[in-house]
Amino acid sequence: MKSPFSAKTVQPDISLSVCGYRKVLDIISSKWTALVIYAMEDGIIRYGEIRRRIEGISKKMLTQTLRQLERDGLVKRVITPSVPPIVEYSLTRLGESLLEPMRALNKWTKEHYSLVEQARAAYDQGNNEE
Amino acid sequence: MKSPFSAKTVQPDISLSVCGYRKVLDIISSKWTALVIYAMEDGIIRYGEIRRRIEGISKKMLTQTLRQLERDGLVKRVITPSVPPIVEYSLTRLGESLLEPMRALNKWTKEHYSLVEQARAAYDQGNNEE
DNA sequence: CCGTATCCAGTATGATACTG
DNA sequence: CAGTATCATACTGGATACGG
Repeated sequence: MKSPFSAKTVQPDISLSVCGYRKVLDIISSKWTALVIYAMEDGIIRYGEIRRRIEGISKKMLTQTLRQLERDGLVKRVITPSVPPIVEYSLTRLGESLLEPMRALNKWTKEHYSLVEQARAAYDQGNNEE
Repeated sequence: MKSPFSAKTVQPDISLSVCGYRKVLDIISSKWTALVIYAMEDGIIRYGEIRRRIEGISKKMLTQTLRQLERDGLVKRVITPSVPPIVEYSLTRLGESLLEPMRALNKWTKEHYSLVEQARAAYDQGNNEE
């Protein structure tokens, strides 16, 4: 038998623009995005509080990530113009809906990540270390 | 009420090394990884065939992505040393197990991505375009 | 407190040409 | 066919300093 794909004419291309995987990843794959969403899982939280919860994030990246999420409609930002100002962030409904599939990924990691680590060790072993 | 986090001492940090989200993303978030996994969804497939299915991927990136996936134990590589050689790729069980949560993401995209696009348009509008 | 602006280094990706 | 090698570049993220 030939390749399963050459049989029925041609399988449609997995083009960048059409593929759903790519679209979600454009949303959540930047270095801090998933962590920031995760930090808002339990409800309203202030800017400084997010920074304290996420080890190692810089102000620049936190702000940038939050703006992106806000633009994507996943996060809501409420400013109380006191002095000093209070800025509170929370997930929108849309943002919350994303938690579900993200939790599925998280679950996969808990259940399978040790196998990935084993595979890596074995692979690096087989390649004579370095 | 104070912030929900300051109440019980301190919520554990969302440190990079511990967080599951980060771990999966380290695996699937590079530009081509998800697409390559997707291309193997239906079974065994040859190198050249993957290239043809994924619009725009270079040989360098395809090879690099496949090696990574192989190292992570998600992909199996079988070489038939004929002339010219035949190299066949397929998902391992571990790789297949990752398809499930990835499909959950894909489903989310199908159902919600239009909202994201709307949110972006509205946001860009509000910010006076550019 | 909550940012913005600037600069700079490291990494990820891409184009092209060559090989067993 | 299935890669590797090399070079060029664009983007990402971090450090630092300043502003409302």
